[in-house]
Amino acid sequence: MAESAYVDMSADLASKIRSGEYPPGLRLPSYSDLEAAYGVSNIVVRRAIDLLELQGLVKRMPRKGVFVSSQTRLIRVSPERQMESAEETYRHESNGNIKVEREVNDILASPWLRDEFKLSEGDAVTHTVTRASDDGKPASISDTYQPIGRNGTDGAYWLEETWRDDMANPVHRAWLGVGIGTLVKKVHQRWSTRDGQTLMVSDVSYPPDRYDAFVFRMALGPIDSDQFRDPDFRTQN
Amino acid sequence: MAESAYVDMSADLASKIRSGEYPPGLRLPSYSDLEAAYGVSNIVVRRAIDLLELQGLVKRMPRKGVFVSSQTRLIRVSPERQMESAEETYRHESNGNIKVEREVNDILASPWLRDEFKLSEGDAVTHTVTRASDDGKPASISDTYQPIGRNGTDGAYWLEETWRDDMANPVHRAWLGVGIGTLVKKVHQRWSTRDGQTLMVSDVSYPPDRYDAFVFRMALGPIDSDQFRDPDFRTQN
DNA sequence: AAGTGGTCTAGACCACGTG
DNA sequence: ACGTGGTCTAGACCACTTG
Repeated sequence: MAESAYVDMSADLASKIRSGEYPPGLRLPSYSDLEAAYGVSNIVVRRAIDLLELQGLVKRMPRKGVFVSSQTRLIRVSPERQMESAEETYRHESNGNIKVEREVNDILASPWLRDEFKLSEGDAVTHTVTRASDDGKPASISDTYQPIGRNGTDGAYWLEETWRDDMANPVHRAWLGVGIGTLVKKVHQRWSTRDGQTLMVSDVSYPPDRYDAFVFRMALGPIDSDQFRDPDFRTQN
Repeated sequence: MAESAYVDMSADLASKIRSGEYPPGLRLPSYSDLEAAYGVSNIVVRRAIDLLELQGLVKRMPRKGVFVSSQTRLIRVSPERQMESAEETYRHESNGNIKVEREVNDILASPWLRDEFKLSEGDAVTHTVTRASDDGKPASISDTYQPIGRNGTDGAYWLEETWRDDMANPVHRAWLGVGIGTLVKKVHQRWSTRDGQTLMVSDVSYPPDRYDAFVFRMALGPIDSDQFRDPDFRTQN
C-alpha cells in the first residue's frame, strides 16, 4: 500500500464515478458496506468520502445516504477586461526572486483536446509546461495547450477562468511538493474567440497555502451615472 | 451543549486566535494537551483544527505542531472591467424564480467602517441587507455599507473582490439554513475611486453547495498583437 | 424495526523532529 | 528517548428516514 488507505479508497471510488460505473444520482454503498467491502474502519471510509465531497463528486444527505453528484455545475460568471501574465502577477505579489521555466513540446492531441480545439484524429498540439518558483519555493505549475502554430492568445476575445480545490496530477504534485491526498488550488483557463472557438487552454495548480483567498481587482474605468450604474442601488436616493 | 463538541472547540480556539491571545507563529498546545484541556477525544480535537485550518487560521506541521498563521494574506489579483448586478447574474445562472428583498437602515459606523470610509466617530452609514432566493431556496445574503448619501457605485474606478470559504455570521446562517460549523462561500467586495477612497463595501455569503467552482468570464475586447499580447507566449513563433 | 450518516470514545502504531 | 501529528481500529450512541 503506497498511499494511505483513505486516499487509495477515495481514488478508487472517484475512478468509478468518473468512469460512469457510479452514475450521477446513484446512492453509494452505505458506510457499513464500504467498511466491509474495503476491509477498513469507520474513519477511513469517512475520510475517503470527505475527499470526494471536497471535489464535488458526491453529496452527503444525512440519514439518507451519499449520492453521486450530477455533473452540471452552476458557475459564477463575471465579465472582465484586460489581464496580466503570470510573471507580472507574481512580481506584483511578491518581493522574492521569481523564477519561471518553460518546456515546450508538440504532442498528439488527446480526445479531450481534439474536442476542445475541433481537431481531427492525429493532429498535434503544442504543450507547454510552466513552472514558477518564488524564492526557491514552488509557486505554480501549469499545462498549456494550443493548436500548432497559434501564437498564444492572439485573437482571443473571451477568457474564462475556473478554479476549485482539487487533487493535482502526479507531475504537479511533484513540483509543488504535496502528497496525493492534498487538495491544491486549481485554475482552468480557456481563451476563445468571439464566436466560441477555443484558442488555448491552461491548467494551473497552486500550492494550497499560497493563496488563502482569490481576489479579482477590476478597473471599471471612468464611470458616471450614465455609463455605469449598479441597478441594485439605482433608486436609493 | 448546543453545538457539537468540535464546533464549540473550534470556535473557542478561533476566538483566542482572533483576540490575539494566540498570536501568529505560536504553537498551539499539542493534540494530547488539547484533549485533556477540553476533555474530549482524539477526533474532536482533529476536527476542530480541521475547521481552523480551512479558515486559514492555523497551519499544521507534521511532527512539529500546529501553528497560528500570520495574518498577512497573499492574494491573487487580476484586473477586470465591467460587471453585472446580482440579479442579472442569477437570472443568467438559473431558470428558476429569483426573488430579491432588501432592507435599508442607517446605522452608526463601527470602528471598522469608520476606518474603511475615513469617517469620524458618530458618523452614520447606510446598511443594506439583501436576501436572494432561487425557487424558494436561499441563494445569497449580503451586507452592504456605504456613507450616507452616496449612490451605490457612482464614481467607482476599482472593484476588488475577495472570496474564501468561511463561517457565516448568525444572520447569514439563518437565511442560508446552515449550521454553525458549515463553511459557506464568502465574497467581500470593495468599490473604490481611482485614488483609493472606498465608496462601498459588501459581504456576500452563498450556500456552500450553490457554486462548486467560481468562474470569471472576461471579455477581452478586440485584440490584436499590438494591443494585447501575453508576454509568456510572445516568442513562441 | 432496521438502516443511515453524524458524532464520539479510548485506545493503537507509525515516521519523523527535537532534546 | 520522547513527543509530535497522521493514520487507523473497534466499538458506541444519537436523530432521523424508510420499509
